Amino acid sequence: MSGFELIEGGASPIKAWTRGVPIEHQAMDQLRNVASLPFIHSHVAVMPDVHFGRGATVGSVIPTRGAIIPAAVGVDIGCGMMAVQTSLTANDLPDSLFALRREIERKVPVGNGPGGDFKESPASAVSTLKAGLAERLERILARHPKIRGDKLAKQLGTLGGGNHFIEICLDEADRVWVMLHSGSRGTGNLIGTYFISEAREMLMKRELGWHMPDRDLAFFLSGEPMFDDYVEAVGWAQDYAAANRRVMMDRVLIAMREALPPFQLGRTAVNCHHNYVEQETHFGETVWLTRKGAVRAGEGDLGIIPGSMGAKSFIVRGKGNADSFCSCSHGAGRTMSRAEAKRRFTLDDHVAATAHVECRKDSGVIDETPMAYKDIEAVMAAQADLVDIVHTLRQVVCVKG
DNA sequence: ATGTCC
Repeated sequence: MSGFELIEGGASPIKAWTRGVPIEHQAMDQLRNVASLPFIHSHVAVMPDVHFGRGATVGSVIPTRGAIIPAAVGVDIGCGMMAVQTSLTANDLPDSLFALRREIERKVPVGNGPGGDFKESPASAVSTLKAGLAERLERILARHPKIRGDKLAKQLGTLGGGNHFIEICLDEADRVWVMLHSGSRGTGNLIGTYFISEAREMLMKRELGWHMPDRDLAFFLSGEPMFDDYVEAVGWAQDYAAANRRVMMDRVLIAMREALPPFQLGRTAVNCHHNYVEQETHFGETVWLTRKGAVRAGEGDLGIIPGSMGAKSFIVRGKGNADSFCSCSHGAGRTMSRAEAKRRFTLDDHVAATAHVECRKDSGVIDETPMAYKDIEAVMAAQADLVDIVHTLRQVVCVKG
């Protein structure tokens, strides 16, 4: 059952695609706070994977007129997904996928800390930086020296940690896909952290004629120098994140060419953000649209909705639903905090839930176990009016940081 | 999410 539920009462309404999926009361309070801001354009849209998040609710779409909320975008600026189809099928994969997983881990640094960075940047990263990314960051750093750019080159093409992953998947016709999830790494994090803190300092000096419900919703206003600087920096981090995914995909494909029979890339390749802000036109007005854990689903747009480590993932095509600001969910959505998942589930539970996947099965990934996430089928059913399913993928290898 | 902690 899809379609939105209308929640009224704030300055702006909330339209929530949450039929048949739980919505935490903590997340609801957060959404009401966002909807009370005077610069919301039309309404706030809520995706079925909604859950409480730092700054703003994960799974929300926030249109702002003449203002931008850096904490709504968050620190994982440009985080998103990339997927490519290959000409390989399940029959081309070896019985044991362990060696393939190890080969990918050799080609792509994973995890946080020094081991998660390249010792030496690969050629694809160097040429990507030379094509303009490095120079653009220098211009930003010249005005904002508190942001450090020294991780730039050694992290372009690296995975990171948390819920970031690389997967080898099979679609409904047993065709092999590569899918990965990552963002703008340390540099994007520094940019986000810096501007969030600047917005907070400015908030303390503002004289508002209205009630600010949450200091995490501190904003820049169009016309302020910081507004323009944030737009430039967040745009840079989003481009860096997309480039990070492309360089990483190149590296994964190199690993696959070493471990598997020769193959070609299929027609379908998708690279989409699900944590970002950009200008878009909705209901006749050009506004700033923040998708926090949401994917653009304009008519014909391809997107990626991954399930958890053991669940299905989906390549989707947007229907251009205006009330959702042409958006869809970015995944299944957590049902519990990482801490709660670690309390609730044992390593045996996790091993049983991921029996069909070549992946890490140690206590360090219990917070990412499938049971800590919503049922992806229910999440897809709740957004049937936002996207069509083009491909259904099941993972056979999952690499995590 | 993150050179994750002042």
